[in-house]
Amino acid sequence: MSCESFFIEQLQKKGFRLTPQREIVLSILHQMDSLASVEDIFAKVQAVSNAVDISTVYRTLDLLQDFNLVISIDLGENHRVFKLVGVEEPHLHLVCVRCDAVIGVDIHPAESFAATLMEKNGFQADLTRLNIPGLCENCRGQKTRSITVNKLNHPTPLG
Amino acid sequence: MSCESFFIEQLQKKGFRLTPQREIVLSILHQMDSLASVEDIFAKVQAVSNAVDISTVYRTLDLLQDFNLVISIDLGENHRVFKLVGVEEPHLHLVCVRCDAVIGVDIHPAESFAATLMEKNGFQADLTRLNIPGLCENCRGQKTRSITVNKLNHPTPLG
DNA sequence: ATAATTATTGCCATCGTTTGCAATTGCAAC
DNA sequence: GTTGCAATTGCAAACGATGGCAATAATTAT
Repeated sequence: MSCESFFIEQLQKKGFRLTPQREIVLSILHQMDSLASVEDIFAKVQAVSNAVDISTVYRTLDLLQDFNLVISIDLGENHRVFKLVGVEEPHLHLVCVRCDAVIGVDIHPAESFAATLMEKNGFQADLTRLNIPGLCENCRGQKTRSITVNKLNHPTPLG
Repeated sequence: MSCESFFIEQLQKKGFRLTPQREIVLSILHQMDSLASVEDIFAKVQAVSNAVDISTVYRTLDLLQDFNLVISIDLGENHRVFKLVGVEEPHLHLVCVRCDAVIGVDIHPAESFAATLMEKNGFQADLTRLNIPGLCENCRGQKTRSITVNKLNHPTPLG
């Protein structure tokens, strides 16, 4: 199932509406193969229609997050990025605190850890929302902040 | 070693200064045995001296975080809380996405997970900064879907 | 003690994000 | 098509948080 049809399905299910603004935002997210800030997204949305307000972009991103089509990652320092995850299987996100790279990895290695948390603390971890801070391979040996661009080691979402 | 003496030690080491404002913020954090928002902290600080500006509170909280005396946890929905961890040993924080409870747990169960991330991805996870979202024991049996749905229905006042 | 140095503060402007509200518009029923 | 209703939008104002800057004040040297 594509993102678009899933989106429309979810909208109808909740009694919400498909608007041009929402279609534009979703299509822009498709064009961006990696992480994007609101600033980036808004700029591209306005290139399609400069009548679209930034508050609508924020609201649409919230909506897409509620539908689990989009995730957001807080990089700290008031830096938040969004990613269209679409209908692909969920993964963990490793966030490098030095270069802000985000690496999507398989969720399975975390499952035994989650099982331990459940057993010892009765806590049901939501691994799909888990962002793990640390140092990526490139930055591990370095002293200075690298200029690595945010790139995910995953292809664009389905759809 | 107490928080205060550690704080003073760190300040001197870095060539920073001990000011009344910083003493007030630290003492307020001591009074608050659990998590506190900036709003809460600022209110109590002003009760001691209403000349203290909120920007000073923010700056002091940043400083205390740099000294690892304080941690901050993002509860989402623009809700950030601070906690004085002092000189105690570090732990993970389990954050309930439903009731915002924060549970500090031993860091040990996460270490084999961190080792796996290092082995498979070359990623050095920083477990002391790791906040794990999920459902606490109390909230686990209850339905959570009302949270997101209510938020989406905001356009209609009084739901 | 006094002066010099410079970290720190309070004030204010600004930034990114959110929200209230009237106007608009999608959608369904006719 | 037309209508009615409620979700949605753009605008503007509000909000929390941050950064610049001149004034202040904590520390060090004299």
